[in-house]
Amino acid sequence: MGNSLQANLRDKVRVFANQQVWLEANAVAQLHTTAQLPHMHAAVGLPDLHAGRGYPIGAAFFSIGHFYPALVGGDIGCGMALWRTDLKAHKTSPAKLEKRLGSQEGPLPEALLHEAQAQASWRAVQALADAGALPSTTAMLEGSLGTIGGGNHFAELLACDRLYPDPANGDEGSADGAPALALDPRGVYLLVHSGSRGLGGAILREHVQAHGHAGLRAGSAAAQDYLRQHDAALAYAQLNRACIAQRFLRALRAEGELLLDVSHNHVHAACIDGLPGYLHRKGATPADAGPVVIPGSRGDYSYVVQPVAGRHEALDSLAHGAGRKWARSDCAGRLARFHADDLRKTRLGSAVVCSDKELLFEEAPQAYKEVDAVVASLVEAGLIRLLARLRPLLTYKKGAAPCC
DNA sequence: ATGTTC
Repeated sequence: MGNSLQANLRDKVRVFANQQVWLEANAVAQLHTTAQLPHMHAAVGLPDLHAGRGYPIGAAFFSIGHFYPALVGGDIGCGMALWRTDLKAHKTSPAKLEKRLGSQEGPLPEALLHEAQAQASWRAVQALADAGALPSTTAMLEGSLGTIGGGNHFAELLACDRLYPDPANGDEGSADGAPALALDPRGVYLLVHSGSRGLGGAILREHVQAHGHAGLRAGSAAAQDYLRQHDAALAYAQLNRACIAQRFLRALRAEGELLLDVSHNHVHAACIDGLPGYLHRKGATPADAGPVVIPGSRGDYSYVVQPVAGRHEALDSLAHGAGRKWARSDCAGRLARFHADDLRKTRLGSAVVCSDKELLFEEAPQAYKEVDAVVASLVEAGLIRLLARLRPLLTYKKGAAPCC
């Protein structure tokens, strides 16, 4: 108590990963380089740490007095939403789900768009866009709403593979008072990973044009302008995930209930060890927002986990997934022995819908770390407790870009 | 990441 933040953390930079986790030297180098930025007080690498464009992904950074929009990057508000559907795993199959789902490309069906536009979050974002305070127009925001996007974004249907016993002996809630998630062992779940689509990228682009990669001084006009846009991108990204879920549920003729929605790309004012500053999460899932999902690759399990209360040494952050092992550009070569159709089924028996062949290879399970080692690292560090293991049934990725 | 881009 009363020690300085850096004394408490022992070092400015900490990495939470056990011996089983693949850590690329370049990613660790990026973590240290980023930790050297002025005003930066602490940096944490989570076990999904991997190299990005200058800044590492799977990392959290705490700065004081200034913060860094460029570090948050372009996909402001990207995150995971988990829905419980009323489908039963034993009554469906990957093939049945694929058939019912059909194509989910293109803009949101009009009825769902109107529903979304009735939401308070939409009205707030639209008001900013109409006032010229966002780099995207309302029409652009409408056009992207309810679309998954590319890269590592996906919507996935999963079965509950395993529930872990509660050490607190099964009573409601967990040790830190967070409400227990009502997970049905026979249920089918819908996991949506997407973000703010074009909006976040446009915010970053405009910001970098004006300020480069320098930090913004807290409280300055530029900082306030950025945070207003950033918060709009967070709201838009969350609404986008809800819209994706709604269109999937509609296609599946299923009802759904939102269990959690958590962003892993953002910057927030935060107090760490009593010091006020800014917490940047760059592909890092909050450990202070209740239960979260740590998804594996499309051919691996995903875990629902409960962050352990009172453990702040990882800057209140967790891995946001398995983390890449291979660069996207290496995947086609390394997986040359596979045909595209080989990659449309997985070792866990799930189906993959993805008409973009390049993306099919870039996002192959082989390109990702083993999620078990990532999750084990967090358990061993005392940061999480496992609630459930989910098994993929069907992973839906972006279709091919419309051609000609 | 991307109403991408040379």
